[in-house]
Amino acid sequence: MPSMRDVARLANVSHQTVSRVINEHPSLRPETRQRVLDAMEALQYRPNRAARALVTSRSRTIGVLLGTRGEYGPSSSVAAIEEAAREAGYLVNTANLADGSPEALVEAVDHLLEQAIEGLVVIAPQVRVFDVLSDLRVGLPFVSLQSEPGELRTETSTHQMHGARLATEHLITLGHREIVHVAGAQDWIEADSRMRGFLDAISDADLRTHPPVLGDWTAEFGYYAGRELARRRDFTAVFAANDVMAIGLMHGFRDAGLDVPRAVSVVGFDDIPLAPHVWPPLTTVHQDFQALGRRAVALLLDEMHGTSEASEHEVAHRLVVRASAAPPLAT
Amino acid sequence: MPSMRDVARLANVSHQTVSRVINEHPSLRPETRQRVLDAMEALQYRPNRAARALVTSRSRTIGVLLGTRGEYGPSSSVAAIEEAAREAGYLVNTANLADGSPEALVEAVDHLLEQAIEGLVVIAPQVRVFDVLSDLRVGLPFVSLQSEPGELRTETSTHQMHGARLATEHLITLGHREIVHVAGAQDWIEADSRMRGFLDAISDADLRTHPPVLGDWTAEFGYYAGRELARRRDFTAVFAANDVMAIGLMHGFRDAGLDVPRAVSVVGFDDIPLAPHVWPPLTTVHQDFQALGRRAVALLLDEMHGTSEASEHEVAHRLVVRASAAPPLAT
DNA sequence: TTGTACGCGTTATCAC
DNA sequence: GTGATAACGCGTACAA
Repeated sequence: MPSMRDVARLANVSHQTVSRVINEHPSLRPETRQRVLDAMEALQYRPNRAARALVTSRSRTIGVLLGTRGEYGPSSSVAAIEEAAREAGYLVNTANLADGSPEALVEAVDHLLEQAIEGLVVIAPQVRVFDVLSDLRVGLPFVSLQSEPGELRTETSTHQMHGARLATEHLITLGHREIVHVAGAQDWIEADSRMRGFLDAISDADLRTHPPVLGDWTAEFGYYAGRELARRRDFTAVFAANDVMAIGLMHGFRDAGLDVPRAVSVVGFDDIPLAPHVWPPLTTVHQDFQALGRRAVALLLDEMHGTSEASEHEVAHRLVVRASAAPPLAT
Repeated sequence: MPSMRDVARLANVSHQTVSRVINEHPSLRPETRQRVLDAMEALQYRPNRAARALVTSRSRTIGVLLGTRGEYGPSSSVAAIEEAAREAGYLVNTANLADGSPEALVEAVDHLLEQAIEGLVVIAPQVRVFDVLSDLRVGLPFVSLQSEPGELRTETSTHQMHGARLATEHLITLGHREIVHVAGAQDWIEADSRMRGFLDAISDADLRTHPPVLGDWTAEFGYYAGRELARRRDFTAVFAANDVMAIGLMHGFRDAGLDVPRAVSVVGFDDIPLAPHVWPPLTTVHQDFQALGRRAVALLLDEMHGTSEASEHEVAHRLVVRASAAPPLAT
């Protein structure tokens, strides 16, 4: 591995000049600059991150805490986060929670802290992470993937609530008056926001409030919830907090002899790539996960650099109407 | 940020002794060891990765190159890779390809190389990555997620072929004689292996070989392939290289008026969590993505440390029979 | 068993 | 505009 000194020698300058070239120092004769560039090219020189991190005491690394494995939304966002971070000169380190235990959470956060991350994006149970971070007494800038500029972390995202409203109001507009919500995993800010959005829409429409079913984001849960709900039949529509649960739900209904959307309407959330392809095609709320990821990075960078300009980061939710929700049967 | 010297001062030892404690040096009086440990605890000391990397000139980082966004398999594997790497004292840096372009590939590899990765796990178009790596003249140990111990990277994985055989033979056993394969994206080792496994099974059974449809892993492609194939109707079953395409395919058939599995049988590959929940439930080949990820790390570590013990890394594929494949209609 | 000196590759500071 | 020198925090070699 060639170092700065090797480049310097080849270019007949001091290693300091090489450093200046790398860091785009203004006062540099173009000629020497070019000579250094050539030498770097010739030697296939790559700056040593470790040395730089050591001397600047900045890791230029941001951490991402993942709470679910293999799901479409989070992993798409992570890809976008990586891209955005890379553009901003940052490296991304992700840590996946091994399971739902508090120990796993501590371990994951610890792992990230060991990388000397300068900021954290949380895509995981929000409140617990917050607790762990304050327990560890680390004053680390951090954002949730779903947080909005200006919102405190303890608040629930207005955007998410809006999306949930869209879904719920769609069902109401179709004529449904008995609507159940199957919520996401507890302690997730998204789950909470969507539930609130749902409840607000219900109460605004003066409808009866069915107690939400507290889920866990998985298709399995959706399936069992569907079978369970099918026994009650005191509702005509369900709003599930994500598409995966919605699909499980439809399966459960089907197994219980309930036809979707004739007997029950279902609306999901996320608009995963499979949503249009399942049967019946899933009506859902589209989220732009890439945009969410990019925005999370922008927000975090703002927070890290103190420049809370709260640049206009709009990520719109959009209702996507497909076949899984229809007007209730006239009774 | 406290350093070794701070810990040393508090424990009344030299910073060297602290280093020894951290690296679990054998010759250390338990008493001093404990004193140091206490001091570390008291100061909330964390070793500085950068400094360590600098002096040892080892980054203890492995790279992961991702070629698809948000898919279940890859992202589950990455989680497992991270876990396994962490256990082995390694950090994982992932790089997602921005798009399918060669530039994106070069950029991603470059990004990883900048992190001074010591090894690479490839979950992306295999051949092209290999080309880029040799162009860059980096003698970097690397494995593909799907590679088997002992297999060269240019070979196609026998395990994958086996899985594809399982799927194809299942269809043959059901009585199908005209079977089409919808392959994965070109240049992916998995796509190649599955196609070969399919072709082998077909030729072993002395069936007519339909030219495979070259796909791209996406549900969208599956859908259009389904509509297109529906016009031909010179087959009674399809083996899709992954579940997502299989689900798109079923949608396409449905739209074209072809009932699955009555008119056409479909078998997928992966056993994604939604596979049992779609309609009809998808017959598929189960892959243990977590195990694949763990094995990739084990293999890579072997290669990096030269200890090619090729420890027994078995990851079995398993056919999961569900409703999407049935015997062909008697004609 | 423990301590001292040195260097890893870079940036910051101050000369020239 | 460019160069010398001193850190940064840690591990290795050697000395005690």
